[in-house]
Amino acid sequence: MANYSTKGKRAIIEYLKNNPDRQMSAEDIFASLGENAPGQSSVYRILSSMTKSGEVRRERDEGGDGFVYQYAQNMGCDKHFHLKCVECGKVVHLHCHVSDELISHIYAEHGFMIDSGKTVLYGRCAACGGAK
Amino acid sequence: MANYSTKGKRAIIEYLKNNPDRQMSAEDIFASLGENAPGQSSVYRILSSMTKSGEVRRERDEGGDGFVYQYAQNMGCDKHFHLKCVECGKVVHLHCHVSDELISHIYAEHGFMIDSGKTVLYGRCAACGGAK
DNA sequence: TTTGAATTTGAGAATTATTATCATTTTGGA
DNA sequence: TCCAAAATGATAATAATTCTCAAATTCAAA
Repeated sequence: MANYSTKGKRAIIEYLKNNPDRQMSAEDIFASLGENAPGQSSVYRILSSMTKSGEVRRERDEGGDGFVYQYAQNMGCDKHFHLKCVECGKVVHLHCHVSDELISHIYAEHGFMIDSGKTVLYGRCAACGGAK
Repeated sequence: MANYSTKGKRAIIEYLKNNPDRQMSAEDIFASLGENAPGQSSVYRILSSMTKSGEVRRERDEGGDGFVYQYAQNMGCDKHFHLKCVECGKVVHLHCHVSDELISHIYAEHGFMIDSGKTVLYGRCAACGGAK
């Protein structure tokens, strides 16, 4: 039940921390860590327990075929939307008053309490030809 | 290459049309059609071709473990957000000027061109205790 | 309405991402 | 160092989806 510090966990956490604007699949992480990667089953197990503890976020990737992960500890990711570029995968943590206004409006006028943490806005970033 | 009209296709389309405010998995559809359902592999094949043609929309279901489908022909679903209740699954086609404002704002200030058709706002509907 | 070529179907095999199992190894406190 | 709890890794199991291909269906033309 405790949470032993192991080479595998440290490698995964460090890798996720170093890539805050990307969401990666378990396979991506396994491949990227190369020599330092724990076995595949450990990667899945570690990511799963970190997701439960809140240290990382896991979500379905629209367009991919599985889950993707990103570091989330103390980043307030449940409180803001994320923008994700469908082209390059770049993720932006959207701190934006206009989003907050939309959430309020939807609550008042459309009868939904939006859960920012479960919502991702997909689109194209400027570098990928989305915005001018 | 043509598109023959068959019992299975007609049954699936009719079922999706009759449930505009739900998104259903292939398994849901197969089970719900009962006697009239084509074989499982045909359900997947039919939904896949309808997705390609644009007659239905398919997306990953946050929280579920697969794809969900909804009827989309001539409904402009690529032009508006959808709200989905994580509790009961209800889907609302969000026609809302405040959303449009957010999209404009994100384009101008955050450098992303949002793709409404790929974006779903998750939350809880009033009936499920989301809004007052 | 019969014919036939193109298309679709259905049963089951194959694939892919993820989870479960369990013997072995590692961890960290006593 | 010793040891019990916990983590690992190899592999099996699961589940959703896709693929394969022979048999059945569709539909237009004769």
